[in-house]
Amino acid sequence: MSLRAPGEPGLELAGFVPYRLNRLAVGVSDHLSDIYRERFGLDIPEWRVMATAGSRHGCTAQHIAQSTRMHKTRVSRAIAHLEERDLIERASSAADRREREVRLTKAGRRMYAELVPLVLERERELLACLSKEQLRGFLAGMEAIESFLGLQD
Amino acid sequence: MSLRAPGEPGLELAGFVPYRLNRLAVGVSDHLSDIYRERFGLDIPEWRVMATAGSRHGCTAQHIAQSTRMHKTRVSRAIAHLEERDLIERASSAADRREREVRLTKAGRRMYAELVPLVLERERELLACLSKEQLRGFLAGMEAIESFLGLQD
DNA sequence: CACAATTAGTTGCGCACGCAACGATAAGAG
DNA sequence: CTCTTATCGTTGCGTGCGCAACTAATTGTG
Repeated sequence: MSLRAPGEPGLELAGFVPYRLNRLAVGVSDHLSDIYRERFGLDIPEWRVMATAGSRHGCTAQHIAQSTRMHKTRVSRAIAHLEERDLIERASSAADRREREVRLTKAGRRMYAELVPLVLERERELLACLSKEQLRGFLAGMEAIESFLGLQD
Repeated sequence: MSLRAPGEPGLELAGFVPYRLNRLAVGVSDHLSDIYRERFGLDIPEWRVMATAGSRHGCTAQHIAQSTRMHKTRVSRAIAHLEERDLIERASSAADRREREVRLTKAGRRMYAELVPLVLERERELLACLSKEQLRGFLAGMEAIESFLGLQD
């Protein structure tokens, strides 16, 4: 079982899995970003911070960085932008004063409540193009590669 | 059939397919980039230009941009870097003098011949963590989503 | 033919990113 | 307790990116 002809001399980028995977991720991200970019004015780092802070109230920038696998400076700047827009607020942690606990403001919670169903619906739409079997196979494959690369949380 | 609990209030980024897909693509890319970055001093745009020019001799920057889905300025700069390193060379097309045909130099072909087998072997290693069935399901799922998003070539 | 519209490729500019260094706080060693 | 070491988060700096504007060449239209 081979992915391409055995005697083929070169590499066809179009059929190369790492390249296809990157293209797919960008395509899916673009498909999704219409929602949080155009309708809510968030970029990718900001959307990820909103998503994380929305489900883990009082979490730290560090936790967001690990959870989203973004660089801490990227997280720091996204948080700063969201704070300027009064979507999140920060308070020094009593237990460890180096940390700053991140929480959604009232406006932030309102946006989160509006945003999440739209985003989940987009995911549902996207995955609806797969049969049940394909979906199962696809998720299983993803998990196996994640596990191989040590990517799961 | 549902991906997460129905009554769940928020979104868990860790189980969100667009996010997982992005993380997976980055992980696979990092896994692969060891080869072309450390051993050959290429970055991602340069590697993609090498891969495309290596399998389509005399192609144009435009073709590379479409084929790799990179912005034309990114392609232009990658080509400029590779030309400085004498890995590729350009010649104005006789048919259309706006175009510049891109070809690997002798050194470029040597690098390509050395690089491609290593990269394909990495891909093979990666996919070897999937069972035959998982691989089939994963590829089928990828194709279905590519098709849904209009991403195939 | 003349002239507008389009296309290939490059470049100036502003912006977001990651690295490294930093201040502040906390934890560990003697 | 003191001093070193590690951690949380921010910021200065250099770099790579995409947008828009540009040049040069080609194609389409009357």
